[in-house]
Amino acid sequence: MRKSKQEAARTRERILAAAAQELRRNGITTTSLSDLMAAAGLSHGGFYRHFASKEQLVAEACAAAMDSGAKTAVAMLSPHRKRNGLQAFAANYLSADHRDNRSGGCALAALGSELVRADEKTRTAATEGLLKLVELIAQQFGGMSPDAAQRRALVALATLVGALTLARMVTDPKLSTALLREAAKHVPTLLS
Amino acid sequence: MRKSKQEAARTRERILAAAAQELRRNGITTTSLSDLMAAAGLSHGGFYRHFASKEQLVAEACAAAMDSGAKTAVAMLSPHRKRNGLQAFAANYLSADHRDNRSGGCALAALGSELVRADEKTRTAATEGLLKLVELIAQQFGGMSPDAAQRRALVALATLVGALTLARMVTDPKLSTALLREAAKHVPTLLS
DNA sequence: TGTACATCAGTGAACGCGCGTTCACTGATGTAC
DNA sequence: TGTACATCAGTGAACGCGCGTTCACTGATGTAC
Repeated sequence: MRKSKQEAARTRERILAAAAQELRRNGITTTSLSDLMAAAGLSHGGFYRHFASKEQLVAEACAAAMDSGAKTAVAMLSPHRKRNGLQAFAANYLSADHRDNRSGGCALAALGSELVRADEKTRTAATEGLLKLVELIAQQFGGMSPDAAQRRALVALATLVGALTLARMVTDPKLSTALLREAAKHVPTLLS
Repeated sequence: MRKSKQEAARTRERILAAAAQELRRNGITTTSLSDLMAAAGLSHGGFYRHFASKEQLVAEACAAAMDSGAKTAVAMLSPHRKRNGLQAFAANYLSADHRDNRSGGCALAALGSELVRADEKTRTAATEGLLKLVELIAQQFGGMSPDAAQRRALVALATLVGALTLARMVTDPKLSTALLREAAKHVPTLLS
């Protein structure tokens, strides 16, 4: 039954990728190791060949989810310039698609209040991912000092995360749409 | 051992108040009925004399927490006028005190990503509380139509909730403070 | 290069534990006459 | 108004269940000579 080192490494990545998706979809405490391993196509017993604990997996999966979020941000922001880039990013971040598809989306919004109570390593991973996003957004702000740009980017990110979270929470579809629309209109105006 | 109807009603309120606090502090899924009943000074067995299920308690506690949040908002906004009122509310909402004391604070920020996955009744309670807050904030916006005021208030609330959540999540104290400060500076400018 | 042995990825059963919920029991409260 | 009985708030033990974690086992992979 033993697998080659290469194959084992691939299995580990598979578990991590499945966890990054399942945790964003179902939440940290609500998702069991059995769920995660099943999502990766494995039985739950083999988990501890790859990770020391659920906590460790959560921390690594959170880091992976933040990385993929940063990658998406780079893709949205790079081909555009100034206002258009931020506008495109905000529209994408606050799309109905992102709202309705948590598993592939932003971990800050998907896990927000749970991350507040998560262990140190997970929160550190979230913090580093957040700083990366802030940096990418800040690059869109021309004509001001890097510090001023970072400060505005903090506000932009807070608005994005807050609006997406509330839009997902609310039971009224029109209110949900309005939250997304108004925040998406407002965030690009932070450039001025 | 039977208690009078009056005393029983008071017990119910005590459980509800304890739940509203404990849930905001520890999260919905992470808090057990034993925790809640202990916080109310009771043994866990008596719970079902007052509530049909944990879900029902969560929904009622969420409604209670949102109500108390609205009451705080009224207190902050009423004695002030226009810009000053929103400024005072934002400063209070984004204070270090509110960040560090979840149990008495805003349920939207304390439970955000968990509310997304909560049952219908809980999400409805959250939605109604959110609308009440939006209405209160919108009243601060003079010189524009009620609809326009509501749209701006949606953005204001999203920024407040997002900034508070991120400020609680982040492991770097300076970054946390910066998130609070920048959002608190920005939200009142939505009046213009 | 071939052989003998150690390693270990993955399986599936099992562990103790705490969860939400139920229940028998108690005795004070409420109610019917 | 007093009495007899039903009700039910609260206790603490118990229920089944799913959780995170451990373990014996398997057989293919890795390694030492």
